[in-house]
Amino acid sequence: MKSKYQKIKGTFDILPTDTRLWKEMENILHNISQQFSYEEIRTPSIESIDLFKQNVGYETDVSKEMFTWEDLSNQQIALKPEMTAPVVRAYIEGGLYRSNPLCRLYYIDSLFRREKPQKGRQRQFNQFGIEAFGSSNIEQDVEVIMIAATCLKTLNINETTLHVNNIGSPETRTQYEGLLKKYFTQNIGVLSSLSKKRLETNPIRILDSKEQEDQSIIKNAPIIKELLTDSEKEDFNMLLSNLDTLNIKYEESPYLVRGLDYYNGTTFEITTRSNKSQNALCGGGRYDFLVEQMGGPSTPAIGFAAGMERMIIESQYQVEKNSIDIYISSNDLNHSRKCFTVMQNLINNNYTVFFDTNKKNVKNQMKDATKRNASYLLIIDKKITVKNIKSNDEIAVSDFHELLNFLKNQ
RNA sequence: GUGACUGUAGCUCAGUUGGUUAGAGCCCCGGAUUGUGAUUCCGGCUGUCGUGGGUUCGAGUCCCAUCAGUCACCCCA
Repeated sequence: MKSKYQKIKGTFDILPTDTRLWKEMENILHNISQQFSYEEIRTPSIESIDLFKQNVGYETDVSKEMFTWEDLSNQQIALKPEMTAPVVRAYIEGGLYRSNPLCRLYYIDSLFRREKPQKGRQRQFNQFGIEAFGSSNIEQDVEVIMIAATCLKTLNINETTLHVNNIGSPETRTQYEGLLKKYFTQNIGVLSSLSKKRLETNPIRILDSKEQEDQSIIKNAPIIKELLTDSEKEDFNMLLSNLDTLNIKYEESPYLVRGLDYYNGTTFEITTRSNKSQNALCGGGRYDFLVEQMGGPSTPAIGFAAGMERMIIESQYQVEKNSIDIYISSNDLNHSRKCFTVMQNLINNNYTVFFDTNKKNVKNQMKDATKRNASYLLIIDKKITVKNIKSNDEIAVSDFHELLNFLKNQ
């Protein structure tokens, strides 16, 4: 039936059959995070526009539009389009750098971007992610990737590829950018028009180009690894050998450069093996300079974010059907008081109940109880009859105490 | 934001070159049969054919606009 109203473009409802899967997946992510001793952080949905414009590079990218408005006190406000900047803001503002020098955080939250919707790309979408502050050691990078891999494996998402790279320090990156610019300028004749444009704005992005004509040029482009210092190379090798130890398969992707401009050092991405355009499940990397840039003390950090919707699309995880303990059947309003008293007692004893307020006949209630996966049927009229639906055992009880005994002895 | 395609009951879909009162299966509701609440059978509910215009004697079918979705680009989780 057509509703008078329609959901906003790029948003979606999660109806009861789907909330079961969502809750199950959220539980798994909460549990894994907590197993690794990461603690949950929740930040507001709205932030000042400047938080994103000044730190994430959002003003440079037109298509990555934020939902923004000016409120009544002339404050420029944005619905948060990503989580790292808000988490870093809260980390600094909450003084976590003092109280918790090695601070590990995780979140599951809704984000908002005004993009053209597609499957796996909504305007309000949900991300799970972690941020680890305070360690510049490569072990921290290994742990973060390990958590991402553990989550996907537990969620039963198997056809994935982990891409890893090291993009070095900001200086290395600037140097590399110059090198690329030079290289692509030499080959400008064969570049696609899109890439020609990017040569001016952001030459590194040419490496991500999907244009056919760019591919052969990209294949022979200089790679950043050649510019890394010895210690950076050593770190990268250590990361890879630890991944080997953990039996986490990876691909070195020399041209993997994360979209947001605060990254340095290790970057990684986990994609599905399909050719879909929205195939990035998870992406992250190190951002050792962001905390300081945002006014906090110089603090190394690394994290990742994973798209909940995309993980749910890819997951083979099966959730069990809902079930209830007691189906309460009564066809006479005169017994209402008795029903509610019994129901209250059952609830207080931690049973799940279903009370048929539609007053179907007993035969249909029986059908209904089976369909709802009920364990017992409770028929309340002048007496109380309890029936074990699987075994067909049936007994009349005189009071709640007797009912409880029957249930406990099953 | 650009381009292409799609839009018929809650769901999956039929609907012939435009032609009477728009169909099926599943689901849901009820009944019958039944040594089960399984099977089988019967009946019922739900649609201004995404929305708004236009062409036509006549539009679910053709045209335009609009909204939404899907795919690719783009972007990224």
